[in-house]
Amino acid sequence: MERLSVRKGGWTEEEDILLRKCVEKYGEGRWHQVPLRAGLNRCRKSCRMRWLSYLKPNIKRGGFSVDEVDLIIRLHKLLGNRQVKMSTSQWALIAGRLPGRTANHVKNYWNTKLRKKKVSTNKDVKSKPEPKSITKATVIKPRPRNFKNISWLREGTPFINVCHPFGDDLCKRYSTMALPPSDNNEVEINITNNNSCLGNGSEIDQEPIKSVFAEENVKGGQKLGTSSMNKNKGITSQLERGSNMVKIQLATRLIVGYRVTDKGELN
DNA sequence: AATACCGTCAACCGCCGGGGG
DNA sequence: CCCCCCGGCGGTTGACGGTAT
Repeated sequence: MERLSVRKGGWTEEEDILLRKCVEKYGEGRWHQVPLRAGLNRCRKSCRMRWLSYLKPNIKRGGFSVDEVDLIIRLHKLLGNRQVKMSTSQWALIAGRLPGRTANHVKNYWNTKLRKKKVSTNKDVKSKPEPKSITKATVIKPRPRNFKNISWLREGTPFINVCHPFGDDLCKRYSTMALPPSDNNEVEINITNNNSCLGNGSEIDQEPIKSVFAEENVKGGQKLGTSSMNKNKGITSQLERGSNMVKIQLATRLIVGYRVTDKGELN
């Protein structure tokens, strides 16, 4: 009933004012009450989106800077397209690293500009040899892990490199550093056998990752392995092998070569 | 000048997971 | 344990403006 009369389409200035006043008065959240409180003939979702994407203070409009675009590309490469785990939020994750940008902004920008670039560049690299054929997937389900020795996480150990189809930008080696607890750090890393991702693919080169899998529970060790998103209280990992993919949930920012400040922001 | 085509982006839709009853 | 409601997200649409023909 109410649905039929709900207004759609672009927002007017008057509607923006009403919504802004409402949120300033009652705060964010309880979006189902917002249309009534604000006197708006809009659905809750429409109100929420309008506020979060445009009316909220500090929202940055306009074009993306070179740095922002660079970060989007890097993070998108690392996070990949979330086709399986719907509970995770790729765009929100990326947007979280771009102050003032929303997931919707980032997504639109990617869909209109960057995706095309990527597609065209993928064609360019198509002539390169494919990674070794995908073999039967052996999935190691995530489970809590304790680590006796996590020195490879802390010291200047050369860490995982990520193959980048349109440049070696992400294939540089970065030193590992201890990461503070954070949300949503799951990353999918494509492992090939012949180049940069894990050294040359030898057993030795893969040791850091293997140790994550292999180490059994050890008292007093660093706990790893919970897969519950948004609730990570320590360094966590979710590892899964199969289809030449390893999912690792602790080194996102490390791999792209950014540092985390005390405030949890990226440098 | 008129029309077609293309790019951008605000907005909508449908689905999912979490939480509360 | 089940159901319902809500918040939130990714995918998609469509309006609009700019450019090409």
